[in-house]
Amino acid sequence: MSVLNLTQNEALDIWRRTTLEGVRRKTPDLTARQTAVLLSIYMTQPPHTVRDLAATLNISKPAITRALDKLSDLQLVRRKKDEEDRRSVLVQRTVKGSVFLTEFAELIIQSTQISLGKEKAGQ
Amino acid sequence: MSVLNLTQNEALDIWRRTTLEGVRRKTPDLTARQTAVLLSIYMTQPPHTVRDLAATLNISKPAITRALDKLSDLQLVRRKKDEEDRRSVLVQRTVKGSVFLTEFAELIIQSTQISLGKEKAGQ
DNA sequence: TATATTCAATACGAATCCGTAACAAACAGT
DNA sequence: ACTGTTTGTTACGGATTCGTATTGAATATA
Repeated sequence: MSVLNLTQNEALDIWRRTTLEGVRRKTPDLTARQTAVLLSIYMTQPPHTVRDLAATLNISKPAITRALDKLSDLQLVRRKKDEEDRRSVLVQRTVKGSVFLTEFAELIIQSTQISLGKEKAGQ
Repeated sequence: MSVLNLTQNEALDIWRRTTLEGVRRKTPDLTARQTAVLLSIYMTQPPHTVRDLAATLNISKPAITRALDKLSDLQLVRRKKDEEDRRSVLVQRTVKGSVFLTEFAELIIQSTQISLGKEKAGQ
């Protein structure tokens, strides 16, 4: 905890290293949208419905449905009918998704340490 | 400059906010590969050839060619024949690409400040 | 010169994603 | 019950990307 005055080069280099490592490892190749959906589900307060996600990301509902199809295939999220209103679908987390994001977070952290270390890490 | 001990939640939240803003703004929808190619070109030492980029990203050369097609259409990079060895292509930066990455860097920085601010920014 | 190698691009069919429109199911209000 | 609204999904055609194999041009080597 505690980041201060990240420079543009540092920010881009962190992004570069993280993205690069993800590509190299051939980790599930998620689009920006799918990533945004996944992170929204895990990092913001439930409940998460298709409608809410579409509004949050500012994209169409079918696009969300398709993103959820993909994420469900990968078992990174799970759909569950809302018993209060059976029209709605509640998107829930999974163990696999938690593991995936934990590893991804570590990737970001490592990239950050390397990027900032190179430029004489702020001590 | 100076980041210390980013937590997993902070790392993921920074990534979430940045990705989310990109999706919302409908900024050129680049895949992870295309982003990695773009950042490699701008953030690492030239020269950048198709062959080198393929080796760096650990993907096929045609995949690089296609990524460069897309990035060239967007005018984010430019191809130039290597006069020393006319088989090779040197990928170069453009003004538009520099602007794009500058804005993207600012997006990351803003996301970082918001994410860390929320959890009681490191003083 | 003739052959082989290396480079990037192209061809191809398969897979994925997009947005719009149409759809069935569930709910709300009359 | 009936009508209208809301929710999520499916259908469709079009665009994009993928990996493998092939091509054409340029260079290296015999």
